Amino acid sequence: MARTHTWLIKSEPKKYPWSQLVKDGLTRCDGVRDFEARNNLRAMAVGDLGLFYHSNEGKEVVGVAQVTREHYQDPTTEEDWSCVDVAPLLPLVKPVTLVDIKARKGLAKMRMLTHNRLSVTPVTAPELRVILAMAETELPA
DNA sequence: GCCAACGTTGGC
DNA sequence: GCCAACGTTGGC
Repeated sequence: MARTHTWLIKSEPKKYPWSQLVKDGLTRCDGVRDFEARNNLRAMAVGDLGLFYHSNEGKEVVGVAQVTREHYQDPTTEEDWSCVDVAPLLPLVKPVTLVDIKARKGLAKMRMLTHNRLSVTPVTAPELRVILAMAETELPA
């Protein structure tokens, strides 16, 4: 069976918190204006996971979302940018803070740390396992 | 093609 | 509120 990929998606809770995503049931990740982030969006497949991270305030991964629609033209611009749709999958039992992530050896190479201004970054399978363990959360089978 | 100025992101 | 990192822009 095809293995899904995992990504980390930043959102400022002031603008769009996890709770709003849960309420909405679905949201469009638009407004990305960075080439590397755009490439990441374009690499996403339906069913891929997205760690939902609260930037600026909270600074923690709070939930796991799932890609429900592959990349398409970002409707907020005429230029060549992409967006995807994601739906909430499940909240983390224990949110994983940036401090926790930095303190964990196995996560030192996470793209979100090495390029901390990127709003969409890849997460490797081992990194996902570590984070889920820290979050005391298991993905549904 | 270089580089200074400037804007944005995001941690602190 | 400040500042570091870094991408973009524009003058030359």
